[in-house]
Amino acid sequence: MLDLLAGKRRSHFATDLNIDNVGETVTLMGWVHRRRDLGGLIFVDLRDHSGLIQITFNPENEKVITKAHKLRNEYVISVQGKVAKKDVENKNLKTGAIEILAEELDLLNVSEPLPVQVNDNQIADEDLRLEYRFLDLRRRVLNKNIILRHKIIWKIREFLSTRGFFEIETPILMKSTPEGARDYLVPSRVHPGNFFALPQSPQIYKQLLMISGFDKYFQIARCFRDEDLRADRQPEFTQLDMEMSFVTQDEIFEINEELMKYIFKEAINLDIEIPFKRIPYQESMDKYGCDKPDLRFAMEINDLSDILANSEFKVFKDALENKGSVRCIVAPGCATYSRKMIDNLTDKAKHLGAKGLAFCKVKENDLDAGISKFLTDEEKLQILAKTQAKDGDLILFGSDKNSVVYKVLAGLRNYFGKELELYDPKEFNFCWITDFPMFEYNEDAERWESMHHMFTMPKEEHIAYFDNPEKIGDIQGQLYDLVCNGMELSSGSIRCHLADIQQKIFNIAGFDDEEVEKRFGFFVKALKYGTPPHGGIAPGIDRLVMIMTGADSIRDVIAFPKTLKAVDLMSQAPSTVDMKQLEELSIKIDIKEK
RNA sequence: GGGGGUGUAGUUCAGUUGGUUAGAACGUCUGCCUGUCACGCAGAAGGUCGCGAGUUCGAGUCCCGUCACUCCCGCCA
Repeated sequence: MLDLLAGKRRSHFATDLNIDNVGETVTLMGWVHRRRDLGGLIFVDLRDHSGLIQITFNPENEKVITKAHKLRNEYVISVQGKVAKKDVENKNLKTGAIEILAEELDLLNVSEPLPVQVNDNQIADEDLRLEYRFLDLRRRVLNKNIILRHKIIWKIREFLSTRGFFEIETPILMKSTPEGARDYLVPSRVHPGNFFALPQSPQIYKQLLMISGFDKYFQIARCFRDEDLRADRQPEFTQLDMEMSFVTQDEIFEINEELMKYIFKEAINLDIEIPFKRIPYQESMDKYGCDKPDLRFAMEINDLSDILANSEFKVFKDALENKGSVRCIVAPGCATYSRKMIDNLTDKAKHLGAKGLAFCKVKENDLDAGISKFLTDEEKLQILAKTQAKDGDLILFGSDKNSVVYKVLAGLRNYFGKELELYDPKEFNFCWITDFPMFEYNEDAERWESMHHMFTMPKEEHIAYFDNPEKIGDIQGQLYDLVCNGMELSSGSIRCHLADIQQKIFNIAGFDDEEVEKRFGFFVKALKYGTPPHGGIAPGIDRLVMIMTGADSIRDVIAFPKTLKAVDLMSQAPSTVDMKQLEELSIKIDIKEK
């Protein structure tokens, strides 16, 4: 019943054809996207990866029409026929002005009835679609995302290759050097009890390549982190990993700005403006409450700590006495919010770590409702002057230790940006966040931790601070993040190429000399053999594709993603393995009861 | 590890205050139909209401537990 290809060749993809091809005989191959059987005439929308085109089967061609009657959704066919102009154009289709009058039909394969529909807007639950990912990927949206992803990677390779970068592969099986995220481990059969780790990033290897003198390196690198997932986080993900020798921070900014401009133009034909805005970390925290601000809208945070320094309102007073602050954002036109809606905001604030949410409404150039009765006239005047709030606005206060205030107000700011449609969703607004502190004090563990990673060069003027325990928190690194629309796209730094400073960084981050030797000995050794100054960055490919496609979920830009519990629903990985495999690896399973 | 949401036909969903035989649309199957384009018309099949236990004369609906997916916090560059 099925036909074989028998040497037939596809002459065109569906959307290769247009009105200029009328009269030509063509051969198309693809899937039955939809059929319309009128009894005599049969129409089939044939789909290949390029799109759709209508095939018309005429009853006069007996051999073909008999076969065409048997066609069902997602059957695989080859059609030879003449391109013809349609009387009435279908404006919904790129090829809507033409159709193929079928002369020959080969049924190359059949399909069982579908568990999820390919040709409909009725999109199934994601778990079912993930189980049948091969079908889900036939859907236009996902198909386009994956193809755009290819195009972005292609253009990255093109751009960097013409700029003197070498693409070099680094090991997937490497030494476990746990810092930051948990490693995925791979047992060694040859060395029982020993493990490789999958790379969290090629960080150390790319620095070694700089020491080896390759000067400019890049890699489309798969990275692995065994941490919990999010809508924009998968356990394995892809970075454009790059590193350059003898560079300054500005040179890295410039080449990345040009790269972004190039791929936006080439991949989606969009002109983006460069250079990008540069915002020091502290300024970003003060204005936006976070280090990945969405700059498509203003709504800046105001620090009211000075104005309210003598406030009698207990919540503010407590915060200020405990080295915290009082800050606010102004939600334009939201004074009409009902009690219930404000309660809703309060819940959001609590979810972000606040104890509550103080608010005021602006009415007749005065502060009204909420906590206004706890404010003096002078305080009200100064708040209005500082915030520039207008009648009808809603002022929301955060008061606590700084980390909480930042987090709460940043969360509310992002909520309002979206809720009040304060920005154009099609806009791309990039910025660099710079001047990050090197170390962050972990109060629970009572020790310093590196804020980004440990291989960063401090600002040259801060090197002296290493010898002063009081100044550790003031050391800024030559660190930078690239942020777009509130999403962290990449993170990088000028690396520490001086062995003695690297040793000090390890020590402050809590590694004694012995531990450093055990974990990073090979790297520290390499640093001592003529390491050039170098630096780099690693833009996340998945997030870049998300931003360019407008996808809400990282799963929509990865061909075969995992669920939030890090499971591949299609293959059912991870899975148990045979005892024999475990024995070869000298591994025993010991699952603790809950 | 913690909090929120969802789970009913192959799929997307509705299902009132706990009440007789659980519905619709799409899909599938059968028949009719020569210009449709989300074709149309007529008909049919299709259900462990996620799973388990409980309250009740009676549970899709209420209680408890559990599982899966999802969003967020913790975690994570």
